Amino acid sequence: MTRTAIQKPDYEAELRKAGVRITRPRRIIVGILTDTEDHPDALEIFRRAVAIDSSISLSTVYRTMKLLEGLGAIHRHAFEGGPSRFEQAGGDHHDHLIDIETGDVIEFKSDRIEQLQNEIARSLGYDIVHHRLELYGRKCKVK
Amino acid sequence: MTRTAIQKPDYEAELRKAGVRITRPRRIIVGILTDTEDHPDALEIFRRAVAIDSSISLSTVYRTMKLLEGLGAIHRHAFEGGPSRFEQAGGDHHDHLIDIETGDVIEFKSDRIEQLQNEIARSLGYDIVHHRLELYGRKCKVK
DNA sequence: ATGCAATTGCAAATCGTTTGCAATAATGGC
DNA sequence: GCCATTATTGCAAACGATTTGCAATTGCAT
Repeated sequence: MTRTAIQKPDYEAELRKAGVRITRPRRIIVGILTDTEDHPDALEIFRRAVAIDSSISLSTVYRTMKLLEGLGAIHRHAFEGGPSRFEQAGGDHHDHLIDIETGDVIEFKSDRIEQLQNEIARSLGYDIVHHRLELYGRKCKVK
Repeated sequence: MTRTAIQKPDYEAELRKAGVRITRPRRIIVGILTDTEDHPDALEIFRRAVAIDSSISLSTVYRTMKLLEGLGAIHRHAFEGGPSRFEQAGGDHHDHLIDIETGDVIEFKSDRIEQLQNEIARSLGYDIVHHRLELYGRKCKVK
């Protein structure tokens, strides 16, 4: 278990702070995000939302994700192949290991790697704005 | 300069070995790849190809890239936002630093990071099949 | 040269995502 | 609480990157 999620973000407060309206679709969507442990894509969020209110549209899911992303309330990950998958922001920074068999995402963190990345960028004359480190692998037999 | 390109791959030989036909479009496309130092996308390769033979189609560029990728002759990179960009395989493994201002790609390599990645994956019970490490940054003023 | 299968160009289809628009609903002022 | 105004919605159509079906063309072994 590398779960980092501890404090559930108060999305409604963030929305209010951003000066946007708290609508029924938004309430439902952030409700789903709040108690999500995995990294669902827009379609999956849409499915869960429709189960609550069948009138919600996929467009609204996309729009809401973009809004929340803009507020920094969620992170978007474009793992290989598939559609974007989302994760609540707020936990501390981490990278991802993707199980290529199941699509499962495992979070991990390595200060050492971060540090090396910074050294490398600096030696090339760059400041890192952000980075992407994804390991794609499969469960190994031998423990 | 972190250019690793030394030995130009003989794409035609690779195609022949793969038992596929050496057609005029393919000859032109691999010709372009052969003397390419950057990481062009399909459209850019198409443009360069059309300059040589205006009858070449974008579909053929895509088909050829997929073919070469399947042969392991080129690598495909899906950097943030944009379309896939290609690079000849054959040089030794490296990761990428993308200049978010210009789109320029700088190659780098860190055995230390690779090693740490393996340790992390292993500790999580996984074997790494492949990975993706991309640094997105901008040139820094202070040297 | 000849024939057949591989390959092409084109247009239409696909996938994930975004957008224009008219209809609807959330909020601030009363 | 009611209204007006304005943001937000659902829908369908547009989107960009890439893939595909198909009939026409081409490479290549004979």
